[in-house]
Amino acid sequence: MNEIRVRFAPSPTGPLHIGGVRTALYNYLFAKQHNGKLILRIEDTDSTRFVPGAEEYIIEAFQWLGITFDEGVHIPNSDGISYRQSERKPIYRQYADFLLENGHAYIAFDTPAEIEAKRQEIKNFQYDSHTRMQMRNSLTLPADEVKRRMEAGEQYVVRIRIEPGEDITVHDMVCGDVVINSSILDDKVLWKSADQLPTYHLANIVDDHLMRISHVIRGSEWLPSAPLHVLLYRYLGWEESMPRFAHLPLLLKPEGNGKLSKRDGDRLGFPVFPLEWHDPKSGEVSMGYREQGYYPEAVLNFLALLGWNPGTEQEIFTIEELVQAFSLERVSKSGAKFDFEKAKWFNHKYLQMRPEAEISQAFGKILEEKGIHCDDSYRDAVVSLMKERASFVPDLWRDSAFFFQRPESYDPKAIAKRWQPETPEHLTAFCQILQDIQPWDKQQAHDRIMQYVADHECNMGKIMNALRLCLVGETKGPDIFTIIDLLGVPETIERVKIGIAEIRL
RNA sequence: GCCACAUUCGUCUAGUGGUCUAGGAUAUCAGAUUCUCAUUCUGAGGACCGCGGGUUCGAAUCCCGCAUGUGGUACCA
Repeated sequence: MNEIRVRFAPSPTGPLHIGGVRTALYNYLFAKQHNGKLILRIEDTDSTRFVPGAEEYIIEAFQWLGITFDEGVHIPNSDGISYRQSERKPIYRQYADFLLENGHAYIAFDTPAEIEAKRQEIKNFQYDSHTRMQMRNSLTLPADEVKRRMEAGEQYVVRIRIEPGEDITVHDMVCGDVVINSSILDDKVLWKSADQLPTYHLANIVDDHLMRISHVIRGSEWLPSAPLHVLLYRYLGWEESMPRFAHLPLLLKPEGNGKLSKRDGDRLGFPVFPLEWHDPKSGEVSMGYREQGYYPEAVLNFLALLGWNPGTEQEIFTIEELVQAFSLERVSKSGAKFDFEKAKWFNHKYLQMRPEAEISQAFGKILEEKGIHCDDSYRDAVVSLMKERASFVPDLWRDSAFFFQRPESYDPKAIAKRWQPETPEHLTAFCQILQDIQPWDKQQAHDRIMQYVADHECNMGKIMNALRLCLVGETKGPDIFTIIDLLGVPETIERVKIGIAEIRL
């Protein structure tokens, strides 16, 4: 029985994109479900696009998300295997040479500038079976000249030699069978002259084979080059053990056209990266899900449902449930627009499932940062009362700050609507009532104030909101007697006094 | 331009020839919870199933064409 082995293979050119997180998640779920292995491989064969810190970022992001790998750059192994492609150069060279020897690849001396000139000259120019005999390569040049040029140190690339007129079928577990004729494929570069490294295509196939990858689950931007990959497996003699392919639909912009990009996050105000990212070059900071207060489980749950569905009406899944329910067959074929509101909704659900003590502790950290000190039991009581209206822990501060500090200002609109000349008089009476209740009893306070309101024929909405204005600063928040109960009578009276002094019509 | 893939409420989606007068979620709106705001609950609106042709007794579901969208078309991955 063949072991299920899948990989996530990012290139360290920047922070991990949320679409990449989803691809990694699907790989993870698939591996776990089949008791297989997940591998993290760094595809850094483009020396020009390397970004310092990107690899570390990727590893940290997965740590936060709870996506664990069985093998990878960050996991020590005793076999001396490197999971970083830049460190595997001799391995790739060996297979490039093998392809050269058996005629499935050739040496080409054409410089990028020359090829660019060709593209200008001939429209739809492609380096392929139709054009390669007009170029400078080991197919057109005498063998001894090729040798001489190479020995003289002339720069060259290795290109795959693709013969036209053959239908190549990619059996894709998401898209079904995709047939492409080899005539439209070009002789892709396998080995670059510029940095003396293999291209993605070669390195990817060699590594997937050597690492015994059983399933390649990747973004659909790779579907067009899948036939090339099939050919490479064939030419390398590995077609029998070729992995199965599954190309995932892309994540699209929430509005307008195109795929989701960093700019959309900036423009619409939501994170596109799991963790905050500090760009080493520009110094620019991009927000992260973690810093926004998201739970990793909520992010994963949301992402899982973006492009996959269980076929039932269940929406909230633990990671274990996702492992059980996931299937590549139920991955949708079309791209999904990113719905940020739904991500928030998921986090709200997850927050509500959290133990109150845990939320309170997290909220305590925010209070500390604000320089606010209070009893744990008081904080617990506030959290218990306020958590259901929060989607994120930081929302608790937004909604509950008045429990910890007196209002800094009073909402002018609410004043205009609720405050009346006789308001101070009634509020002062309220204070007296509160003070008279010994020992303190919330229910009694409610009953007696209501009685007062009825006796004096006050406008209920106006007077109660005026009181709220004094305590909260605006006409928001939970039940007013619960607020008084938590604040305590002395603080309540103090706030009313300040309110009366400061609020003017 | 060429090639590939896709197309069901604003958004994510269910749907594999009759049970679809198209289901769920989210978002929106309304009502309720008799002080507010939020949550929650209930309800409403919202999809001529991209368009046009077929096939069939019957099509969102199968076929063809078109349109639109997305991806690819690099010595980037």
